[in-house]
Amino acid sequence: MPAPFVAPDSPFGDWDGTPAGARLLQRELARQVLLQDDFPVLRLVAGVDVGFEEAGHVTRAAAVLLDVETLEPLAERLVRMPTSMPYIPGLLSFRELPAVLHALAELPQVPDLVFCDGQGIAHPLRLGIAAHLGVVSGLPTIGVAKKILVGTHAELGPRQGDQVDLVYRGDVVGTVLRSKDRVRPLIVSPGHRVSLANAPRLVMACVTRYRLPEPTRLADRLASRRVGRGGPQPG
DNA sequence: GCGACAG
DNA sequence: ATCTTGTCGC
Repeated sequence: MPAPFVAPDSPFGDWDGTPAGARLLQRELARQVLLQDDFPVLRLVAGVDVGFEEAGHVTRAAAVLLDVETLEPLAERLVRMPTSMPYIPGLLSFRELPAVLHALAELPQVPDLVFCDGQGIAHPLRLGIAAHLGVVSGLPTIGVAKKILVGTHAELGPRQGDQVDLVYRGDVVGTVLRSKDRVRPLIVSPGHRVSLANAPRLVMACVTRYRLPEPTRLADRLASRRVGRGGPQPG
């Protein structure tokens, strides 16, 4: 019997619904983040992402399960639910996590590691969506963002694999990583149960011919309904 | 007080 | 995130 992932009752505890209350909860959950590699095996990786329909009134969350060796998708799930909150910088997880947890719970097996579109600890309160997802689900997570939310960094080299630290308030909170030659870098930060040093390595291990690592890329395509048409063929 | 600001 | 066609460059 495959072990299903069980979504927690609420990723927000007894949140009062206000932005101020959300920040109090973020501080509390941030204390539970583990920045050490803690996954005995690594065979199944998942990618999760969110898109919107109906002018934003409907939230679509996608979860894709892949074999970490072949990077081939083993299962894909999509869930739709009414959007509950607007986008507020710093509070992204409060808008997207409910749908993401449901999509994850639909997967036939529990992943050993989850790639999340957005920041891990590279966040004003060290609790970006990847870190939040990790703490409430208990799963190891990594944040892979396309833009910086907070932090600064030294100039980055132009070649694939080049990387520099992302520093925020004197702390290294992530890595600015060039996943392919001459493309805009990815912002990688640990979410939960993954170390700062290993996060970029795990991301590079999942990169094929595109800028985004496969878990994130496939989830992104599904959530943004860009699947089924276009795209280069293998060869 | 003035910007900056993941998706 | 999303609205949107063709186009420039590797």
